[in-house]
Amino acid sequence: MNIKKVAEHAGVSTATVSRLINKTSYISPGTAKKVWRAIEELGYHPNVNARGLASGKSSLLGLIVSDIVNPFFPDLVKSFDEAALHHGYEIITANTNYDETRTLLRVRRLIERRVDGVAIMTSEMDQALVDELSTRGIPIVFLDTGKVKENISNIRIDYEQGVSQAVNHLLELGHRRIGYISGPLGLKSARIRRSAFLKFLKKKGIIEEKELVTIGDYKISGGKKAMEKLLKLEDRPTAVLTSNDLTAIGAMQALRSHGLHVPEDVSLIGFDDIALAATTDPPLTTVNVSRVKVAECAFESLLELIKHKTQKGREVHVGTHLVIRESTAKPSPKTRRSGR
Amino acid sequence: MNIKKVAEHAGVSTATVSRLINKTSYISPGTAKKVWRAIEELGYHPNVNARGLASGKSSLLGLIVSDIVNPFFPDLVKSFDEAALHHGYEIITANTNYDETRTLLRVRRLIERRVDGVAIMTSEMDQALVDELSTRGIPIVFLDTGKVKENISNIRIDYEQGVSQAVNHLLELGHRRIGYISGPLGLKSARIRRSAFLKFLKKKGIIEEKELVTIGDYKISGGKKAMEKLLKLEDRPTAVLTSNDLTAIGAMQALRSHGLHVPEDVSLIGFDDIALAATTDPPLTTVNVSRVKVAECAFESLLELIKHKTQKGREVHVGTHLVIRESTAKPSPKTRRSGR
DNA sequence: CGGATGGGGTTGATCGATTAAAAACAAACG
DNA sequence: CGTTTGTTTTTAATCGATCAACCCCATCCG
Repeated sequence: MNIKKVAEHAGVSTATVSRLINKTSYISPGTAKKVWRAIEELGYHPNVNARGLASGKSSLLGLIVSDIVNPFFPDLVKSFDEAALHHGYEIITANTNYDETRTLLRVRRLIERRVDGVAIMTSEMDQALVDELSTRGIPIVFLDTGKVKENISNIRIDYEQGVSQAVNHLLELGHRRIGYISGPLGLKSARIRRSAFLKFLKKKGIIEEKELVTIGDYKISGGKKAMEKLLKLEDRPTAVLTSNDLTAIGAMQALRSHGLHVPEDVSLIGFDDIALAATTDPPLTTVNVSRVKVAECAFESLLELIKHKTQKGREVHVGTHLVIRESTAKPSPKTRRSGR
Repeated sequence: MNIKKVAEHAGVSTATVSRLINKTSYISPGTAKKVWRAIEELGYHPNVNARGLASGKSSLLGLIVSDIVNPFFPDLVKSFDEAALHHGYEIITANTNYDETRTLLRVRRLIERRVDGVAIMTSEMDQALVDELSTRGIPIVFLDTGKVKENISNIRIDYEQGVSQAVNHLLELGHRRIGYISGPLGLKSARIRRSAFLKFLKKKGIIEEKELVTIGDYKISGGKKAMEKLLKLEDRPTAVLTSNDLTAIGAMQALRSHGLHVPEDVSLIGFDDIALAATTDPPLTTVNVSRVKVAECAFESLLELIKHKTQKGREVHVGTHLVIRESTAKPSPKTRRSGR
């Protein structure tokens, strides 16, 4: 079943069929009806390979994520996929697992597939690889870590805003000793978030205390360990901000297993607002970063670059807002105690 | 950069280059070296569209899942993707969101893309759609719900085994009143699991009590609500088995908010063994269903069908095992009390 | 009436591979 | 030396679309 048969069946040329399908020029209503009928009757679906070969377009997009198991990403993938679906694109999701070799392989494969664009939703991406895409004129959209230039756009999550919302909330409640659990510092995204935190503290005139800033791994287990470290401090924090919700959940568990209560003993704020955050006990106060918005912006930006090639990209800014649930409260002085 | 240039550069014909790349026939070592050199020097990557058009193969697989946000699926996607990567396939993940219209659209798109095979990892799939794939000779592998025939294989998770392991564990601990929280009964997978539970109870000579079998939604919120219903019973269960881990987590929260302790007051068993299950408080006893194994079996089976077309599919059986953590214990009679 | 205009179609080259069939070459044999 | 046989390589048709260039025909205008 191909375009030729449809053309014959409808008594027109293949060009007419092609132009009807692609709406690339006006076709008289009579002819159009005939052709649609033929398409219907034969159950014709255009061959994407042939189309791709002839037009140089694949209607495929690459979506590179670092860890699809991290709950942040499925949401992202879902929304991106949905947006793509509506615009006739299919996406190939490439999971890098934070592994460079794998990333290399995957990007090469995407190039071979002639993807029309790539969304790079991981902070770990080799510049050389980006160049490989760039020199082939493949549009790219980054999350957080891209420099805007020709064929490259960037979605910037406003961590400064998120951190300030979170910390302000804690300050208003009366907290002064605020701990922080970062992601693994090998990851750019973790460094960005952490430095946003430190910067904001400085701005508010709070002296940075190194011991209050610990390192997790973006996962529950890391949050647990980091929290335990914080609990060993002589003068421990009355509130802790974490770099993502999983970390906060881990921290919450550590607190519970030490017989401490959230938020009475320690206030806790997460980051991202994954679905799980609303269902913890107590429900987690967290900084919402809308994956839907991020995904949609990423897709829109990418689409724009694809439509008008050789155009300078743009930076899109995605704001945050604080979702106050029940893991934050005023510090109660009596729970303050020495660690010895 | 195309095969022609490479051929010229190496001083051979395009056919030779093609056959070298695809290893479809023997090439003399001398020629081979020349050609590889040319490929290297020119940085040549074959055009997948052209290749697909000429060969009728796309090296693309479709992976249809119902809800990528459900933690069971990212694991599955990840492992499947990995297996595919090693064998030179790329996958298009299609999220159906339990929506028929969407599913229809997605499957059609996969057909247009000329995918070499499809893994259907959702229980909700219209037979007509399956036929559309079948008549085109596209191999399919199902999870749980497929009938094996030409070009169709099926991966069967052994729910009977899982349920028996879980229930036996509870019986051994001394439980007799065992509650169950199912998934939404609109989903085939939920019905399968539930009937496995009921069947096993009968086998063990325990009278089914309708009030002990409630309905959740595979999510935390549904588990919570269902558990609350169970807690209102006059003679409430001393143990509850749930249809998946999220449901169990919801149930755990409901228990906690009623001041009840797990496992002292009520024992709880989940199903699936998602990563989260190990980190709840207390850690959740659950039936492990290896997503890695499921994904690998699915891929292997699909690959086999693809390699030897028109071959009868096979049914692969994936076992389960009970992971005993801390959410199960002997029932303590004193916590038994009327609900009034 | 003859030429310009433009809507509606068709023709045929082209995209970059694969792959039968043919050809070229080499070795073996009577 | 001519013929087989076997191995390696080339020729050229083919896959199924897209799209620039061209054609046809009706209409309009001076």
